[in-house]
Amino acid sequence: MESSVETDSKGRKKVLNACLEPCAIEKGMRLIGGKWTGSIIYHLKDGPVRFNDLTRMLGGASKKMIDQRLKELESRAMITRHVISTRPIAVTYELTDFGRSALHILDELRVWSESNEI
Amino acid sequence: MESSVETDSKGRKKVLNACLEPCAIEKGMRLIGGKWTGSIIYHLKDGPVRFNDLTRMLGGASKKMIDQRLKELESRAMITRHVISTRPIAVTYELTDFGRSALHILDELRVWSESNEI
DNA sequence: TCAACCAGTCACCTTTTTGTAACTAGGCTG
DNA sequence: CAGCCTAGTTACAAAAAGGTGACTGGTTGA
Repeated sequence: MESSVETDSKGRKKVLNACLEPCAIEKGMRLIGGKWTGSIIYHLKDGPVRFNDLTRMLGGASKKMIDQRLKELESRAMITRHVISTRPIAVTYELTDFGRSALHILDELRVWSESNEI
Repeated sequence: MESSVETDSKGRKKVLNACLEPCAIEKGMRLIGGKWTGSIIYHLKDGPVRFNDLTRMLGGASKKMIDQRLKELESRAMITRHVISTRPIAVTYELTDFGRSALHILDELRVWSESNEI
């Protein structure tokens, strides 16, 4: 991330440590920056939540979106999916330690964002 | 953000404080979560940087992308644009106080992201 | 029996985003 | 003169993302 630009004697520019494709910030953003991803993680902070309860909490997001995000998060080992009963099928989603490790960033983001309101 | 779900006596579910369209985390993400947006802010942390130097530092991003993001950031008053000379036209971009206030979040994101590598 | 619940899934369409490469127009260097 | 520098802009195409509403198949409660 410590990229810098140098000009040689002939006026040609060169970059040291250019940020190729995904530098750390981009990578991080791709983990928690997707639409609704942060919100989902944040809503799981107090314990397991069921699928439809999530869809109700995130009023603006469709089931499809939430389903997609949950799958992404699960594939990255940020949440786990538990089937707690088949008959009337019931499922909960819960943060893993890794997922939980992102919470403090999201919380700062929330505080910052709230302080920017009029 | 403190949404919760309650079940009434008839088994009907209701949400209190549903997160409609953009809750704080979503809003925040839309400010700094765009592709390359965080990286650009982060690269401005040490002072003004010129347009083409930015494009060199962010190897993976096209001029068009950077141009677009810079305009967004400027319109949100997170950065300012300064023309420092017309003849061989030269421009620099600099963080405003508001833009600077996002840096600590990005830095935590970076640290977190780096610690997730193998 | 009607309606609501569970957790998803599906196809379809529209919108947005992203990348590519070429181009502006003047100036400097070898 | 060829080729790099400055800061962008433009048009075009391709790809990804997002929203909609219906549907599964079974359960539970009034």
